[in-house]
Amino acid sequence: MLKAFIGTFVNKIDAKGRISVPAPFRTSLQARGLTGVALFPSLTGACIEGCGLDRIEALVESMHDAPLPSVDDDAIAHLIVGSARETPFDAGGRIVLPEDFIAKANLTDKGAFVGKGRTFQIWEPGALAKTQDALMQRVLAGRKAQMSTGKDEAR
Amino acid sequence: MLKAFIGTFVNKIDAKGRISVPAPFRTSLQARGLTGVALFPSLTGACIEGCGLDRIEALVESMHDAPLPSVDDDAIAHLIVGSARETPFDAGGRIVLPEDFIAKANLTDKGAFVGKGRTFQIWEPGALAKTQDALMQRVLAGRKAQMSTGKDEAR
DNA sequence: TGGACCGCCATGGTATCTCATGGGAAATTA
DNA sequence: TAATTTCCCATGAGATACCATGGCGGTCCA
Repeated sequence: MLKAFIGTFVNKIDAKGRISVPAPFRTSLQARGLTGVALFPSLTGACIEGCGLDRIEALVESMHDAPLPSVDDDAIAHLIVGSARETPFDAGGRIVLPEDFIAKANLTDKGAFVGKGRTFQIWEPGALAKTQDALMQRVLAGRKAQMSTGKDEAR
Repeated sequence: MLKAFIGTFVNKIDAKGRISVPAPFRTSLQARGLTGVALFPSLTGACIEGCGLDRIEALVESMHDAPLPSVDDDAIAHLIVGSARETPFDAGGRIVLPEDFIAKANLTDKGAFVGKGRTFQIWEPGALAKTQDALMQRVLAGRKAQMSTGKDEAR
């Protein structure tokens, strides 16, 4: 069964760059036999992407095994596989965030884990709020357009 | 077996933020093998949306599994999956409402569960009454407009 | 038909345990 | 050897699992 990453959890980042992975996320990962997470800088926003190491391996398998890789595959190889880092849990279920990832996500003393189903992200809480507000505006604008046209495309 | 959420039930919210899920709703959920509910802030009104966790997982499955998600999928992931919270039943069939959800829905000491078929909502009883009054006015106005134009778009 | 009994359900309270977090010792590297 | 990193233990607050109670409604029996 695929137990998805659901919910948002804000945890503290200590002086050593450690942060507790939310228990529900950890449970989901450990159920798959994983003892840590895979992290890489997000391609879409100022945050860190996280998932199980198995997902990275699945990504590798999905790439065509050709002597001359496609441009897309090459990009994925560089931007995800190449920049990903494996971070194991400590006894208390924490991971150590790499220094350069912390910098790219503008993290300071708190990190917000956002479940996105198959993956999760780690955000600076304030930046997360801003990003979600913007997405909310976008969704509401779409809804308003529906009302004025009389059409209803809701699922 | 009753599978849809039907009816309105007002229950008490105690000091710990606990509230009893109406027995008919619980029965419906437990019949599907669920041991709790999934909650998330409504995108459209000042209330909490509720459904079975299976519905959220289905949403995750419906999203395209790509290294680089579409903006729409990203919005869904942030505003629903990321904002959702899994809340298990206690022995008495209650759930604990997250503090921030209580705030967003302006809940104080009572919560009104409103069945909406596949999902349900939790409202502050006064706000629910106002919202339903407004909807009633809207329906009546539409009906009146139909009479004057002679058109009938009723389904 | 009236009354007593029984069971379900909402609600209040308490004990237990999990989880997030801090600190330090051991190991590793430069 | 000094600086970092990794591993492990300690702890307290907060969450959750469990137990208890009372009220309402329905049912069964006299």
